[in-house]
Amino acid sequence: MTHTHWLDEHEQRAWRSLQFMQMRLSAELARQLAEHSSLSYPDYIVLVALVDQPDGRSRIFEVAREIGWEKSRLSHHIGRMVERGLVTREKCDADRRGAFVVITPLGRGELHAAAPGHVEAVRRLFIAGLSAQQLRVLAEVSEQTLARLDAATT
Amino acid sequence: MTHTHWLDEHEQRAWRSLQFMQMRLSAELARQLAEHSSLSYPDYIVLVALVDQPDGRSRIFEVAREIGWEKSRLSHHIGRMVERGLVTREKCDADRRGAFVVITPLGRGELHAAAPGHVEAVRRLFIAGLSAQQLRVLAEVSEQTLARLDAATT
DNA sequence: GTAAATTAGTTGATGTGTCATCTAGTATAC
DNA sequence: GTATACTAGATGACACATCAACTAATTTAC
Repeated sequence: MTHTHWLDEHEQRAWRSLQFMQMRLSAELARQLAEHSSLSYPDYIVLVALVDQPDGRSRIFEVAREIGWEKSRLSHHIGRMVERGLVTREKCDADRRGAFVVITPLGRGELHAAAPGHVEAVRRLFIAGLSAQQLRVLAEVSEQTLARLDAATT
Repeated sequence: MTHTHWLDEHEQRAWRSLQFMQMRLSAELARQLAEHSSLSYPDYIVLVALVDQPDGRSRIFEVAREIGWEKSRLSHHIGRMVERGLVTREKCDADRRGAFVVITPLGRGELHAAAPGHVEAVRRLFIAGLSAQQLRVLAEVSEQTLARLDAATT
């Protein structure tokens, strides 16, 4: 066990402020959604993944991949959304293990009501404060790091 | 109600990849901690806020401010940590509404055992992939955005 | 000095996320 | 074609997070 390579001042600052930004930003967006719609942030994410699919249907595992959730998390969340009439589950004939999740008219309505306010908040609280260059670096850093994570966890 | 200014391709890419990075990164760090220590990621964050304080003690509201948590979340979490012997609560004489939270020798031990592996993971999965310039831009973006959030929610 | 407002912290209810485990259907190996 | 492995998904137990409501002490206003 060799000596630990602790984070230096710059590294700490970047890491810590990034975490704080993420925490504050998602809290604020969740609060905004809750206030102006009946959707939670997780609800919103699931519905967005469905709304542009043909017939608003998608295999559950495809939604999971699209939004980056574990299957168990998604399964539980779909259960809660079914309760509230935002989506339904449907059998899959082609692969009888599988299932579809389908957005309902109510789900569509809630999403259409919520989306403009949500996007406006993302822009106001985040995007609007950044230059094109900052935005580009952010995307590069995030994509690089995702590739790193993929490599590290394979 | 005017036309919604949706995110363009670059904006979407930055926003979406940032969220994915954050999700994957914190999941991986949580998993690493769980595997190599008895601490959860939230436990770790609370203990770090205590360990460098004199006597390992701090007022609860100061811990909340330091780590950016709501008081209720912290109160619940301290309750769970007390159960497991990681911290204790103590009365505050100077302000009798208040309370201290104090790290125990067990808490110190678990933190010292967990910290090197955690920091190594942060470096390996995140810091090591970034240039000094990328790190600088990240810190700037995060701090700018935090200032924006402060202004927007005041 | 007292009423009103603010602050520190807790609590209970409910919503959300994770893990391990399970069922059952599909694919692969031989 | 049968054993084996893999994949899709659901489930129960539990940890964690959020909200509103609450107690109690302190500060502010006058």
